[in-house]
Amino acid sequence: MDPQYQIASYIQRFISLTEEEASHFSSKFKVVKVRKKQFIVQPNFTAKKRFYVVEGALRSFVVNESGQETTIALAINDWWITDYNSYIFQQPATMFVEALESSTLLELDFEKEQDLKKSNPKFETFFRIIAERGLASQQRRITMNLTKSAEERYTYFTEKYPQFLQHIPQYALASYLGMTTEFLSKIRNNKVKGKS
Amino acid sequence: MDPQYQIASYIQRFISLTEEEASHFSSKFKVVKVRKKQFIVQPNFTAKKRFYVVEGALRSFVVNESGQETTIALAINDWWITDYNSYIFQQPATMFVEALESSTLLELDFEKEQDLKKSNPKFETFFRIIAERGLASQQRRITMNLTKSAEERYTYFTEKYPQFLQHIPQYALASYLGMTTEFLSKIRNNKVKGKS
DNA sequence: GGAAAAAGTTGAAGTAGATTAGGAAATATG
DNA sequence: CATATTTCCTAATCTACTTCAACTTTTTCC
Repeated sequence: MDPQYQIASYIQRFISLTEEEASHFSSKFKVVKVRKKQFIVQPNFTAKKRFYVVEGALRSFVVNESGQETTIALAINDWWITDYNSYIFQQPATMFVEALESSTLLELDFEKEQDLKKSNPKFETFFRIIAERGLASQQRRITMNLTKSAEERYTYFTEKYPQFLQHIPQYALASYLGMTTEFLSKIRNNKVKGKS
Repeated sequence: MDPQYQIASYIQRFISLTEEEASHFSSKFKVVKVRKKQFIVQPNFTAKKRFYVVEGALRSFVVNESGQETTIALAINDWWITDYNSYIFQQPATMFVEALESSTLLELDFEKEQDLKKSNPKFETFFRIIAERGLASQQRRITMNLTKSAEERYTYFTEKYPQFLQHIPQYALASYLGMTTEFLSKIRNNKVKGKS
């Protein structure tokens, strides 16, 4: 399926557009193919784009002084990904965004996004809606992380996002869920002390 | 100072308005005074408003099966607070929002917010900007929670938000930072094992 | 398709932070 | 302004999860 068509269809889940508006919107996106392990955002460089995933899987992550990686966000098809702090404020990134498998993306340049929003209030509405939904979903994630045990967080994730499991390696998922790979492995194999 | 004036001044940090637009915007807000311990959002009731804090302090929190409270968000003057999941999707809330001290708020009704956004694209822009900023700040918070120790999270908070410390009781702050009150107390009094 | 690298598993030992319990300050309220 | 309530502190014990180390399985790629 034509990637440009996908983004047009995606935005119309949230707002209704004329054919002309939809094609104007789509025209601002550029199709990008990335390979596994390729970086599309890197620390110290400003994230000039946000990415809509047509197909594939990506993650954002930070690396601490001792080289340990922590996954901050995951994205498969129909999800967006970038370093939001960097993108929104156009400041240097602190995260990597990396392809976990070969992927097809639609990149939207920061400047082009501003043009879109200026050109038509409907696009402003669209970006407001996706920001709000992101906000609500992050508030749920913060709540989970603060209130649930490692095992509960894993169970919740598998039930809520089963499609992700086929695409995300365990090392990436473990740190996303706030635990080590070893501990996630034990949870998956029912080896946590006190469990049958 | 006139509360309605404050919100007009606040919005103009982000977008420029004519005097008429500013007063139209302000007119949709209602001044509310709440006392300490008063709830303005409660689980199972849909959050019909979002609240801009003129003066005072509030928190949102969830309560688990065993009655334990976890602070999800904090707000003092110039901050917004509500249960975003509930407000944005107009679904039943899962959180309480409670005044931590007597406070003056400006409440914005969900319907009135929709009217504002329809009436003038500038208001749509404003709500998009505050949602995006909230998104970026929550991404920073998730990163902190996943990568830093309890002591580092506390230190970061005191440096980044010193104004909050005067208003937020420790039991509310501790769970916001993802630790128990007892452990926060030890950190504050430098009683964490291995520290001078 | 075989060697090397990457990802996942297992178990033992260690630790950051929780729990419990009791007392001391601070704050609210009659 | 006294006492009841709430908040905060301290210390001992406990535990969910980490760390470390060695191994197995899967994936990559020449």
